[in-house]
Amino acid sequence: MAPKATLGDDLFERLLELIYSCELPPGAIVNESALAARFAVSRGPVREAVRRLQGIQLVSREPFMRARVITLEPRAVRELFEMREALEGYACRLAAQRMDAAEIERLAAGLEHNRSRALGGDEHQSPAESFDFHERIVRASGNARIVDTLCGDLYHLLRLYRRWSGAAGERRSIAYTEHRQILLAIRGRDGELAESLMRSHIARAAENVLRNLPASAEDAGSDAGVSAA
Amino acid sequence: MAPKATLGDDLFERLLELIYSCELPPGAIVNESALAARFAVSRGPVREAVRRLQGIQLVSREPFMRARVITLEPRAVRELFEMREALEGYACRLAAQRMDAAEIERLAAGLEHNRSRALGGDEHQSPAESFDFHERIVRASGNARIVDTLCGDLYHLLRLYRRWSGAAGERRSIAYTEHRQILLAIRGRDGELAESLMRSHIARAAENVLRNLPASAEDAGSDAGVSAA
DNA sequence: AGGGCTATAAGTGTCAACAATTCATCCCGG
DNA sequence: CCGGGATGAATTGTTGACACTTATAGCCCT
Repeated sequence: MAPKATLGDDLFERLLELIYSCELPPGAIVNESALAARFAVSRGPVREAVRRLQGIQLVSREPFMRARVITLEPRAVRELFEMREALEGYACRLAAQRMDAAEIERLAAGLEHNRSRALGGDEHQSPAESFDFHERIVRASGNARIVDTLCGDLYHLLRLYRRWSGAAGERRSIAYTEHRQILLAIRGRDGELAESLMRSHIARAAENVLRNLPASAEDAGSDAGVSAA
Repeated sequence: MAPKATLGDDLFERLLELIYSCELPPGAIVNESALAARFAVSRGPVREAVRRLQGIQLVSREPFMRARVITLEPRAVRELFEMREALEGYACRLAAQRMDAAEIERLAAGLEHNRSRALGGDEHQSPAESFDFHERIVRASGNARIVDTLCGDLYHLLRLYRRWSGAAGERRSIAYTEHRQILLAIRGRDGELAESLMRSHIARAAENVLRNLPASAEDAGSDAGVSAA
């Protein structure tokens, strides 16, 4: 139905999936030739896809060196969440100023819908739906550049960190409360408050993720990493 | 002295310079073959460099379409400055918390040095040095991800907009005052104030740039662009 | 036995040709 | 005179081979 995409674009998605599924675990070396053979394409498209991964900093890059999937260093996690605080906070402020009433009500409906479903059975669906709330607000900011940066780059990383550290779930009911406060601030058109709440919300999530980290040497500086798999 | 860089990396810098010098003006089509012939390399490295330009959104990208240098649309300018407000504001807050005393004094010295030099002759050197102040603060934030996003991506765009719109210079003395206020907030370790001041500073700069725009159809939506050169 | 050097192997960077797609032109019909 | 469709040219996407760099393994020397 959509044969317009190029091979490189497809490969990008597939490599992303490979990383998500931990078939390419953190720290794994990304071999262009091997991947080319695996997907039955030439090295050109693979190279292009890998370069895009490197562009959003999912794999390391040094000129002639072998590329590796990034690892879960506390410093990187901290930096990611700080950037989210800055960007999503501001996006939330913009959304509070710019969303129209109908949009706000759709957001509220989605939030309540997810809550009622969460009170039921589906436990593991939750993180994706938490994303949904954040993503809707970001997209409502009316700033395509911020949207692209968050949804196109940072959220990939965030999903990875969530999956790798296995940290998610127990914060769900708390998250609902915080989400609801944010929604109320948006509904009241209080951009200042909405930004502040979103920042706190993300900061708490960061603490939660950082707590469940393997080696919690936050400010160690030099990295003594994952050598033995 | 540094022959370790690959051709693709060199080409990236050179294409950047080509865009800065308006040899590739806004809206110009970026022809891989032509550039390859011009720089006496194959299309591979050129392709890679162009893809990197596309990655930071300096040239447009659609699968089989010809790539074009982006144009100076008011919407994009607004979005760029909004993102700067979010990111640099937060970076400024972090810097206020994390810079050590010696670093702050170096920043102050640089600011005064530029001022005294600005009071002298060199008029056109000023914008680069204004960047210097901002860039120092950003780098002092201690967040490599934010630093890369701002200094690696957004600042390229910012320089372009400045050059294309020709807007710079008359705000210099005002900028000094605002820079000085920011410095004082940092020295007082008031992250909240520093962020607020930085945001206002950038917002004012945005207004200044948007004022000097050719067609000021801010929320026009559809673009009627530069067809005749 | 351990450290440093060399040779081999593996992997990345680059190139030139081929295939697929889009853009420009021209012709035709209305 | 204008719009639509086919044709040819220009441009991008893809491929496989070659050149260069880095990593691995083995060897010699101390």
